Amino acid sequence: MRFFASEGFHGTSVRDMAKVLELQPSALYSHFPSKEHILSELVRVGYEVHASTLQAALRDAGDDPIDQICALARAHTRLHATYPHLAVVVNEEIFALTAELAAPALAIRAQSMALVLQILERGVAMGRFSIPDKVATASALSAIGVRIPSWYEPSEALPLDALVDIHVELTLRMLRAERSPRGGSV
Amino acid sequence: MRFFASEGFHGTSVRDMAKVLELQPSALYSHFPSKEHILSELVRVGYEVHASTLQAALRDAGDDPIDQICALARAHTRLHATYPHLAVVVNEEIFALTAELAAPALAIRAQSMALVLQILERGVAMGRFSIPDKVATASALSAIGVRIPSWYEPSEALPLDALVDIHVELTLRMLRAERSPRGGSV
DNA sequence: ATTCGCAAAACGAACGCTCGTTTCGCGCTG
DNA sequence: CAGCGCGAAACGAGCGTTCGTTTTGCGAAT
Repeated sequence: MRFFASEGFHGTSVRDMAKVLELQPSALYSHFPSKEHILSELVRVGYEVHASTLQAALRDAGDDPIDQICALARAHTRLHATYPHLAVVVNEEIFALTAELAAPALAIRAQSMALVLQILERGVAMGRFSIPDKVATASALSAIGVRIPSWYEPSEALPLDALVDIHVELTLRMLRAERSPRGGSV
Repeated sequence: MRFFASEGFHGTSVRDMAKVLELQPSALYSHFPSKEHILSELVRVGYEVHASTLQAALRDAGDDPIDQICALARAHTRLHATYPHLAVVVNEEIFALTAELAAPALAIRAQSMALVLQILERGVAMGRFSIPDKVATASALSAIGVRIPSWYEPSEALPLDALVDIHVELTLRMLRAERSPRGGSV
């Protein structure tokens, strides 16, 4: 995962991976049928974790679309900031896979996207959100999370919890959603 | 550029590039000292175009921080949507370069980032913006542009000009900036 | 107007090396 | 003793690059 994230799939050799595992290259083929299957497993697991994390967050969020989108933004941000290497592999290196091996991961991804769109639609229908375009807005929400590994690392100046709060705030602003009455401002 | 964008630097061979140029692989070495120099030139030119486009937009924007950030968002979005292949190469494949060859591009990138941060700071100081964190907000503004190539392509349903307007709107919302009096809403 | 000279550009072949993968035999474990 | 995981070695293919040579295009000189 670390190699694929930093050097890319094609920039990583089977010998590189074997070396850090203190194995011979051939030993890897007892566990995976090919180098590409190693990547496809990583990508699939990454998307599964992402999807189940989002679903778990939604389950605890109640029925209010604002609470729901807050929960999603919180989970999305925390995940990308906590596992930046996996996030990079999942989001960038998936394109190195053949269509066949990428399909399971893409299916999960499409499912998660649909989840977000549903919440946006419901929030708009209920008059809680006001957005210029559903797909473009959902893509923007996704983007600010996906790009986290490219600039963020936890520090005293900006700890993880602070980043999460910031992204939740930015998300609500993009939706023109007002926090629940008990909530404060940043 | 198209090869580097779709297959990645390490996924593209010199023979691949030579073939689409209808040349022998060796002929490329009359123009570039190495494969890596081809990428570094692409990345450098990409960042130069990006930086000069932002600066040109700023030059025509006047002194109002709101107009300035609108101009930047407009230019940033339009550029990434118009040249998605170059955008991908610049933003993703730069990591395939050695530090030495990446340095010129990274310097330009840092300069553009500083430009955005200055405008954010001035807008905050003038009370026109209200943001939770300068760096995180600037990164978010950048992110929604950078991720455009991963989902957008022009269509009748969402033409380029509409995408630009949407991103400008989302940008203003993230900054809690109110459009100038003559401006309308989306 | 034609020829010459030269530098840039392209060719075709080859170099040394690394790639992903396979084979095979050994030794440990259940 | 059956089976699996691993090491050692090797496979063919493809990699980026270099080499010596040939072709090309164009300004200067006849």
